[in-house]
Amino acid sequence: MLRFSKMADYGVLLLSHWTRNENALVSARELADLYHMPQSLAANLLKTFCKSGLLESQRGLHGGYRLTQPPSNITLLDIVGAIDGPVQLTDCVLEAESNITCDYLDVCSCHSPLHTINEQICDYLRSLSLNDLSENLPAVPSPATSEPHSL
Amino acid sequence: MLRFSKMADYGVLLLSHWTRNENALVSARELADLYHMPQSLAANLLKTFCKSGLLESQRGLHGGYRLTQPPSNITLLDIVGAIDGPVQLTDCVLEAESNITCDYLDVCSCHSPLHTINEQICDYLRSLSLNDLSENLPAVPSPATSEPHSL
DNA sequence: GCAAATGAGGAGTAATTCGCTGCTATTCTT
DNA sequence: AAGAATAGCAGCGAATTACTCCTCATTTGC
Repeated sequence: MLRFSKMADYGVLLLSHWTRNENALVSARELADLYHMPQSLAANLLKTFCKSGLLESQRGLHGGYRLTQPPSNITLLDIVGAIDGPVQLTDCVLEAESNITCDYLDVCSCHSPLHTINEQICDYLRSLSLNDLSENLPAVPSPATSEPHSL
Repeated sequence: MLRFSKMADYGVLLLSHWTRNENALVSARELADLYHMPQSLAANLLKTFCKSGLLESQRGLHGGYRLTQPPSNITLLDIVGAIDGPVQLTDCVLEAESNITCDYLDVCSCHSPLHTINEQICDYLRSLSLNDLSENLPAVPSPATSEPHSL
């Protein structure tokens, strides 16, 4: 079944916190409490987002995490990419970039279509901002429209 | 990482055979040989497609499988749905239909957006026919023309 | 009628991935 | 110096995946 990992799902939930508190510095403990998940889980996710550059951290007493960019700049592809890695619908999709060759190249005519489909889905996920994830979406996806906040 | 199962991938490969031999009756052995995969694997996939109604079978000597519909009527959603089950990006997506309730409903504002995203991806997969999978795709997917078959 | 080729329907299994936990080190504030 | 917080891993049980195999049913050819 085509699905995001549960971790990515948790990640969306955690990041969505900042759509209502855009510049807040929030600790892993606070977020774990707010969204009632184990602290170790929240901590690991936040660390991962930090490594991928979506969050920045402040250590020490009263430290925590905050967004590095306005929520309208963060895409669903960024989020699931940070947790689950790149979207790769099939093994052969990344062949072009890598040096792996598909065992079925000689008989498979699906390669290029699958690659295109992969790209289309990436494009779609990239068209959705964090803001889109915590409000009602329009029926048909459109570019992010909410005003970006400037600090 | 967002991906189809390897089985679904094999399934696409197998079904794509009929885009070039639309009415052929082909045995599991033949297909396994042609696409060099283990016969047991091909057999299981073909049986699954048969159960889901995409293929029909003929038993006995010189038996095999053939499509029940023209390739243009078979969608990528049908194919991956038959093998991987329904597209369900997150646990909470099917809540509406089921009686399961999300543990995070009280704090999660992502529910409805995620549901919409799930539907959009289903629509996209439904917009792609088996024929599209073995030729070059148009650069931009045409809007989902809802033509649901549930076989 | 019998044998061979084929599909039907499962059960079983090794390997891998997922979901989650925990530990220790480091950094910052007070 | 103490305490609160992040950084960076390592580990592990459970679930899932990717197969394999076995037996039964059906059809055709001889």
